Amino acid sequence: MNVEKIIKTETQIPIASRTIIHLSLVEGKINEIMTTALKPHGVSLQQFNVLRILRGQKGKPANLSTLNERMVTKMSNTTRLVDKLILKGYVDRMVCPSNRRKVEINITVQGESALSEMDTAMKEAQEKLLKNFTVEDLTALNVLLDKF
Amino acid sequence: MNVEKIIKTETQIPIASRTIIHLSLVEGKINEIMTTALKPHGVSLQQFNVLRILRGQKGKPANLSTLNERMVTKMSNTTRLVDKLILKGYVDRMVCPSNRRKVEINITVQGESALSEMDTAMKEAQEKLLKNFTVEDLTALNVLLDKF
DNA sequence: CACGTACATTTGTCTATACAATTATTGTAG
DNA sequence: CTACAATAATTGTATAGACAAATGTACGTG
Repeated sequence: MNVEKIIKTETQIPIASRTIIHLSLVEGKINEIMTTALKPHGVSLQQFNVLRILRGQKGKPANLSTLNERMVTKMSNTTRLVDKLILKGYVDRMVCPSNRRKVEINITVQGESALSEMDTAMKEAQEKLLKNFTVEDLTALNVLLDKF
Repeated sequence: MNVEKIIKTETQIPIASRTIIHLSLVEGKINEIMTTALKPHGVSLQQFNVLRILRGQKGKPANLSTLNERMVTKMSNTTRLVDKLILKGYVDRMVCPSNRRKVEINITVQGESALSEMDTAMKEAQEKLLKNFTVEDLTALNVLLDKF
């Protein structure tokens, strides 16, 4: 990825700013590739993340707070996101019988099967993104990212 | 930054997926800190970026295509963003006399002065973000990010 | 058991982003 | 000179995200 085009906007950008800009660009690229991979499946990246979390629950229903905690990017708006997944038939939502303030959200059979198709597309996207990286690169990158 | 809480959602996440998630988390943190730093100044991160690009023009007006090219995160919507900066009195916009399809956008004196205050806030935010990094770390991180 | 407080979710509003359609202007081929 | 394509910006629509306010439910104290 070429960061020079942006860097030239102002003269003498120090390495700190340069790194921040670089990270934004990379994140943008990741986002774009992932979103494109999911497009044929008609779900957004966030919807995909919710489905993955629900699958990870292995049948145990999740409530909204759980989803919010586990979601990679914070979502004030999980209600509306779940609404859309319900419309697609991928999840269902019921009021929690033991505590009627809560809701119980489950992935449906249809959702599981759609999700496994998405997995394939996402795996390909990931391989494309990381094609220039060795395992050592990835390890080093993770160590550096941990400093944030 | 602790990525474990998310990682545990599914068992045995390979390093590739882990890295991607880690990057999203870091970008989210950067975004949050930057946005918070700009909040007292009443501009969004994107509006700040536009102002910086305009300052980088050193008096030469920019048209929308230029702004779009230079913007770190792609914006389909630069028109509306500029609208908001005009409302704040930070930029002005005129139809380009030599080619009436184009517009010329300039930063105002008021915009320049507001921008220099924002610079201070952003510099502090950046130092906070990168407090655990040495220059060598940043160089290494940039090299790795270039592989994307 | 009534009251206030805390909890869990939903709703409203504003901004941002992606993408398609539209408008206005310019350039060009016949 | 007219018709058509290309360019530049704007507008419309749908989704997403941040944040505050509102709703409904449960719990603890007197």
